[in-house]
Amino acid sequence: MRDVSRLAGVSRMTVARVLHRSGGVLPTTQARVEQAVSALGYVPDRAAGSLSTRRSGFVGLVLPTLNNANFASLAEGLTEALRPANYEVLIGYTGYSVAEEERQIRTMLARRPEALVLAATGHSPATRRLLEPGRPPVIEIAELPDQPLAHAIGLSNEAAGRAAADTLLGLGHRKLGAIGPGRDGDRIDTRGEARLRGFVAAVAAAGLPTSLALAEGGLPNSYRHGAEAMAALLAQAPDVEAVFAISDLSAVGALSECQRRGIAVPGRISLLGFGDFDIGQQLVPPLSTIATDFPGMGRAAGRMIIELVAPPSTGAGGLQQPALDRRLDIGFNLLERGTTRAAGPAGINHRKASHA
Amino acid sequence: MRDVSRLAGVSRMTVARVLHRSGGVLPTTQARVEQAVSALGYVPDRAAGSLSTRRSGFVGLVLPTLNNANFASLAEGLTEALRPANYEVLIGYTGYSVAEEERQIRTMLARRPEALVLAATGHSPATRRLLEPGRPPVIEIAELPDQPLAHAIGLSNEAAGRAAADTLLGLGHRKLGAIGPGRDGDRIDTRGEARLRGFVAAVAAAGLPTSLALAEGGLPNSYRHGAEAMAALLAQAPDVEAVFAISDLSAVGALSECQRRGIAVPGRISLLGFGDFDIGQQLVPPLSTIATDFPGMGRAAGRMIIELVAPPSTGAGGLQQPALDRRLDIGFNLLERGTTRAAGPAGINHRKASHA
DNA sequence: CTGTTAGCGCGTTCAC
DNA sequence: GTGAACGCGCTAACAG
Repeated sequence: MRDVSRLAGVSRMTVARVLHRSGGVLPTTQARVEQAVSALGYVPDRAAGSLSTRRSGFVGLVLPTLNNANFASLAEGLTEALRPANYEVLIGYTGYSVAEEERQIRTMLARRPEALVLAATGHSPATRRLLEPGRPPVIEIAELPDQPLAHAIGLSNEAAGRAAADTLLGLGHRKLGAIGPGRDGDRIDTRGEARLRGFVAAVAAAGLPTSLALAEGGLPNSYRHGAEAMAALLAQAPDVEAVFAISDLSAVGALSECQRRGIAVPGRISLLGFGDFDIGQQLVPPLSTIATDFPGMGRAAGRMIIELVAPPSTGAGGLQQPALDRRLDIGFNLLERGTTRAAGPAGINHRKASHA
Repeated sequence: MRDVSRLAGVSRMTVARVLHRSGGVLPTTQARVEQAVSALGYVPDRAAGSLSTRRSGFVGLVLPTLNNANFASLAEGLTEALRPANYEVLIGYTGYSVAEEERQIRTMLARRPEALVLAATGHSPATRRLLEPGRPPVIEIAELPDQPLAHAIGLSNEAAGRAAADTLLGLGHRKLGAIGPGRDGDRIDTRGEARLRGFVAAVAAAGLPTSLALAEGGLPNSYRHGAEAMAALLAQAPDVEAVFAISDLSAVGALSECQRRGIAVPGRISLLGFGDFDIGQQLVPPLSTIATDFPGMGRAAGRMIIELVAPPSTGAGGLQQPALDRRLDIGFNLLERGTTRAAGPAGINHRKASHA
């Protein structure tokens, strides 16, 4: 910048004014400065700027994994909503590990994010301490925890699990199985577990056995994991009638396993997933699933952040509102497509339930 | 930090020494400081540190899209390789847009990355200027461009396209189609286009018509796009014998479309994709594809960066080596799985070609 | 409309 | 073994 100001024959302050379009600069001066900037290929140092402004200009997003279309959509929604306010989004991922989440949050905090959006699950005590008031605002997303850190945008995963069970029961199925998330060291998918919990609760409430609710395999959820779980399920109960998979990923794997074994879906087994992944829509038959608006959650989080923190461009605020604990329920839609069917002789059933 | 030093009754200098484990501090003093740090929940300000050290401690990774398992693997490989050297990875994505890539690179440059890894495609002239020498080292990844910016790690996508054609021809197919990447405004998938180009060249070299090499649909590549392209292909040539899709994503969509129409794959049509996505392995039949080691490319990039730039922990280097233009060919494997079969009466053919 | 001064939070050199 | 002083590149507040 010093070079630029010298080349343009003005002070560094004037250069700054041109760069920020704060006006009050003579057109001729401005032109000289702009020329110098492009001649030198000068790009202002954001780190130094932040240090001075005390506004880092970015929002941290902590994801469990990159390899999941739902989280990708979430990230895109957030980025999109934050762009007009001139915020950048920094993405970190944890592989569902609680320790890794703590590490990620700590390194993000070191760069002083204006806000933190947490899609990772299962916060450690140290993490909770790290995020106490006085710190940047925190939004937990894709769930509505019992003990939220602050703000939350998402859905009740337990309710989604219950809805899955109720739908399968409503179809007349009585022998219900589930493919849960499993655990792997300190890796934990609390949302998947909540869905499984809701499912089990609803099945139990109907007076039916819940021993077929599997929770094994590794994390992150994967196609292969779903295929393996389906195989285990069939070994345990060859006459299982309906299966809920807590992720479309495992549902797709389960569907493939059935196809490999010549088991008709939905003829002999009804299959229901969660997440409404693109792949599920394309499959033959198309996967029945529970859909949530992930891009919408991201956008909502972006809007909330803009509300909580004045955008960096104005330079005005930065003050955090008195912590008005807000939670936003996005709800979900249960989509009965091609992999679910009423029990008994050739039942056909098309329904669509909406929960918000 | 000021607060910490006061609480511990020492100078800020001593606090810094404890934080960096540079030694030369009395155990008792050290304990006092550590206690103060955790009592206050103090996290050092990295931005200020970077300003002073002139080492930002992060590497920028620019991806075309988040919603693609190959790029997710790439990111994981890079992160993994860079972790021991204490680098963080900042991820940006462009949606395949050339203008957006320029914007992303500019904002990254503003934070002074130690290196840049570019998986996005189709650099604008302004981008090339931005990345001229004197700037951080740049690694282009997942391709080996004719006019590389500097270093490159990847494969020849043209060679992959040629291999696809050769394989399909070798199977005895004569009526070959392809599903390319399409363009959408300034969005461009140069790698997909290179694969298509290689394919077309090989088909032409065999003296066969290339009119069935489609390049339409939007970006990013998607299942739906593949299904639509397959429909278009069948409308144009109902008797097409073999199809190469430049992405497994579109290949899976094409396979679904065939299944919906009752067209046997590989019975009537051979189908070959690219990318070796998890989903392709799980499908019935499993998708024939071209595999590349994406995590490996990420790790190789990480190692190259560590070689080019001394890690921030040592604080020693930061100097860029004399630009030894390096290109690393990772090669690819053509995997004939369940969706390709020799033409004619019940031909069976299992081959596995390796190119590096 | 433009320049000067001070300081953001930290690391580093040198004294003590 | 510990502390004081300066500077990293930039911007906020004020002066001219």
